[in-house]
Amino acid sequence: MKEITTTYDQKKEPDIYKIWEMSGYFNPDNLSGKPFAIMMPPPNATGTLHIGHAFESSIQDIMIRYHRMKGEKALWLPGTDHAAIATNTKVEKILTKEEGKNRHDIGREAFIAKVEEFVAASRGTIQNQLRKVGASADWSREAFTFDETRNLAVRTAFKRMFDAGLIYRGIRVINWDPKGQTAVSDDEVVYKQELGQLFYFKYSKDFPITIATTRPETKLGDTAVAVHPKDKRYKAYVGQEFDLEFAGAKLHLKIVADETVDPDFGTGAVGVTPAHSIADYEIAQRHNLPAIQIINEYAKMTQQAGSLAVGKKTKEAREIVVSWLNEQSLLEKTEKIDMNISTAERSGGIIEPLPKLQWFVDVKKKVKSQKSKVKSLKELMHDAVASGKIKILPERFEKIYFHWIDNLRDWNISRQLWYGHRIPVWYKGDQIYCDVESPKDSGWEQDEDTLDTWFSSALWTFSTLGWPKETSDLKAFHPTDVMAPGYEILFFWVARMILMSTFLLEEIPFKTVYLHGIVRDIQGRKFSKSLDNGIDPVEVIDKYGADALRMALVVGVGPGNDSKYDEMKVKGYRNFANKIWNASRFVIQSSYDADEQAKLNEADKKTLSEFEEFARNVTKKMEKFDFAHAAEDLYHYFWHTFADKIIEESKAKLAEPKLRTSAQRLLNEILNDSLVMLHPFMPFVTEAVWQLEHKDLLMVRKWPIKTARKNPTKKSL
RNA sequence: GGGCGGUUAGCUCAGUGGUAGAGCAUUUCUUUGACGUAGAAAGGGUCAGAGGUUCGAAUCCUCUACCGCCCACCA
Repeated sequence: MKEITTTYDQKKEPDIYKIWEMSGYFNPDNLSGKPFAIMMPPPNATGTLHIGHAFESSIQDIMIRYHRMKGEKALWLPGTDHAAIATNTKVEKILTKEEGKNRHDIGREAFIAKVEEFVAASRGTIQNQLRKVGASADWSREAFTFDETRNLAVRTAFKRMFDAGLIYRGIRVINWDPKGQTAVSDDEVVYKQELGQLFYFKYSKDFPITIATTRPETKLGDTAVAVHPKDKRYKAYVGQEFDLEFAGAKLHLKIVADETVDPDFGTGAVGVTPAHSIADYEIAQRHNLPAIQIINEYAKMTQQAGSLAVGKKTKEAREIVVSWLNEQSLLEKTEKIDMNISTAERSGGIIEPLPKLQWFVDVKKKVKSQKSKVKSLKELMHDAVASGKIKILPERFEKIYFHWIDNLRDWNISRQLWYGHRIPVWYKGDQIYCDVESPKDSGWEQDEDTLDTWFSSALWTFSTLGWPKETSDLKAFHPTDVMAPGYEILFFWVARMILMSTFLLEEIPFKTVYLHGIVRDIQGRKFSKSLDNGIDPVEVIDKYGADALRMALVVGVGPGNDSKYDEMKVKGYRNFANKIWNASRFVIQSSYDADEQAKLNEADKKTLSEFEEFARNVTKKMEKFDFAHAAEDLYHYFWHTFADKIIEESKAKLAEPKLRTSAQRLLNEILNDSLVMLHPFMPFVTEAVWQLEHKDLLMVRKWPIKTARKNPTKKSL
């Protein structure tokens, strides 16, 4: 009798992974069939993987393994993201901590070298973590958003958009992060609710209108007061202009009427600060008002802010203005108010809107494509989903996507960071030059800014395939089949991939977006450094095995739904892995004299056809992206039908010579196909069992149920 | 201010018109030769609340409450 250990030992997982990797089947070049591609959302190259990444990788690995077993040329392309802001910030923090310096102390070149060193180490960690999870990714194609191929893609994309007039440079009031010393896009601003104070005051004794503000210091830069056109209280004043002295500054204020003013908030009159509020800037443009910059990049008051506040931090300036108002008896009252303060997503710094010269992607301008369609980027993004060419799952996110597009403004793509793709634009005198390569003749200075990291990740579905070169990979695998990121980056990333792909390739980037939710701790809180509630997936895997973790993360979790990480659940699936091992052990040990050609008796035929029915149902769920239920069904069938009933009943049959051969065949058929179907979810234990009796690899065995082919043709716009 | 999701057994969650489900936990029993990381069995829910549609509602409609999320130029 074959010696098989009585418990499954998950310590063998790394050996199994090596066998897979050596086989070459992670690389679709060694597979045949219809291409099927998933691009891995690239984790930030600075970090290590957390439990959420393990979840995301599990979902993708399930799909990839399923399609590989269906006989498709499955490509799962892994990679990492240079994550400009996050990395820049992190490395600068380390630099300050270890050497007491900031990036300017060591210079651009030395700083970049530090970053690259840090990123290289981190990338290695991430790769190994993904291997531990069982990710059957094609490492030979691994990409990095900041490597040479991707760099060329970025410059090419910029150049083409620049030439099409979709990228422009201009002074706009943008979101400035004084802490990170860079501009950030609208989507990188997060609002935090805080209790603030609303100050009601008049600019001067002679000024007829009381206004309300939460930021008195910004009033030093006011150039107008706006009221609603239908507001009877103020109608008489519209058009009047006032010169006055306000807290050490000279103001020239015009009363204007603007639809956007809410007559019911505060006094119904707004002090307009064009240089330090995006909303006010828009009002100012409509009424031809000047903008006076009174706050600088370090959140300190400028010369223009007047004699009292100049050089002070905004907070101090506020106190100065408030006490001046008090002295002058201009402050009428204050009110406590819930307000949203905007902060930078990455650095946490408080956003200070400032007028700045920046690069933008124009999302409204209509351009003619090669296929002669005249559409704006907004329309391209909208139509790709509205036409049904791209399906977003769960469907409710499509509505959210459309709503985001409706409100979309031009995308600020320039960052004042050092780590990132340099903008491929050069200046000489008042000449400007944009190209993929730097100009040949001397005297040109390259633009100092770098690009928003999302600009490069937006190219991910095709930059990974070698674009702008016309590679065979690009031809075979683009548009990709599935993209499986978390719903929190629908706007940051998914929408922008659609933008880039539809414009640059005139093709959708992927057919299906499968959005997953956030894995939270057992109390339902997000994992965060500040709470120190993080869980290292590698520790969990070492304790219970990757299969157990994968199942625990996938079962019971619907698309787009958040879930709670529970170690008890992992333990339960560790037990299941052991169940698979032992049920297999029993079948193997009972099959030493089995005959593959043995005839099934009627009772066993019926059992087998019930299994086939079950297998068809599981397949249906796989096709519908319903992995949670497919996994649960497999678990339930294997344990409570196959192990508890079919195996138990077989014990008596095996002892009966007339029934023995049929029973043996039944057990082997169901076991083998069960292993195949469990494999995408629990690749290690199933392969370990398979290797006991077979020479080939389970990972490339054929899925037992055939499915109708979908998407036979390449989808394009 | 808009929009979305959730509220089902102690816990985590399935279940979209036809007699309430799973896993874990709990209780009892089983030292059976695949597995005690096991097996057999049991207890446990007026499906958030109210109203409506229906022969019939956890499931459809309306409203309410609470929890959570997203969006928005309340200065």
